[in-house]
Amino acid sequence: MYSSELIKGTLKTIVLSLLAKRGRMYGYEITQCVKEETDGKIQLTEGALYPLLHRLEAEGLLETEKENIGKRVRKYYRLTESGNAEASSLVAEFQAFSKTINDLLHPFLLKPSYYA
Amino acid sequence: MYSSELIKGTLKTIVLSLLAKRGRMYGYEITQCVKEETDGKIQLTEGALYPLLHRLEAEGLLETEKENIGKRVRKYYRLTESGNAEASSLVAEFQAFSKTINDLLHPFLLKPSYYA
DNA sequence: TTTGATACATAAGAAACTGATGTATATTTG
DNA sequence: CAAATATACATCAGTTTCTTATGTATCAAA
Repeated sequence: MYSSELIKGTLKTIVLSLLAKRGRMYGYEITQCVKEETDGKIQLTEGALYPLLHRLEAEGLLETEKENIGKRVRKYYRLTESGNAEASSLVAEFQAFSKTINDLLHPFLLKPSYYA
Repeated sequence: MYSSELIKGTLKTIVLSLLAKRGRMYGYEITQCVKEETDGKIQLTEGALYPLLHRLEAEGLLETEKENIGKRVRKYYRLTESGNAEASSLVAEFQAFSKTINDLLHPFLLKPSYYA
């Protein structure tokens, strides 16, 4: 499990890029998907995720549609056009940032072969 | 310039690893060094840095010594033993995290050759 | 039927940063 | 030489965002 500080810094990037990848997801599904795909190393809490989804919707980056599942209502989110642009932008930023940090920490770095 | 959220998430990592690399630095020097080495893409603010240095010292990760430069007092920081361990640990965590995120965002990723 | 999973939401408190302000010395520049 | 800029520390009100807990409700499984 990674520190919450690291996760905080990329929470928006994770959520938006996941939606870009999968098209349409609901909140609970996002938490489960991230947990599974990272082998439990990243676990989003609902208290952090739901308010974020609401903020992103308010900012016009996400759209929602409700769907009835039995007697329950499930809320699906998908990217708007600007949400899609933002997702790409955040992913590119993370990659550049990651490289910058690695350069900065250079003497600490393990050999590139490690990442192969 | 990277988003403050990304920087926040790695601020401690940056500061501790820089001290591990250079042995001994004072606050202002850290801001300038990070700015130069990242071509201005990461600019630490003093309002974020000084309180962090104080916290890290209080946690026993850093030690200080004051030095008189003319009539001014300069405060040098260096890692304690546990600070050194923490630096290594945070760098390793960042690298693993970075890989995890890249895997998660996979369809967005540029080819590994990009990073060579 | 009770436990755990699914699925949403909110809110008090905590943590950390932003941006401003303050103090003071040193250097550079017009 | 006066003013502006750089060096160098520090603090703080306000903001943002997360943590942790709580709340509601349905559904499946034991």
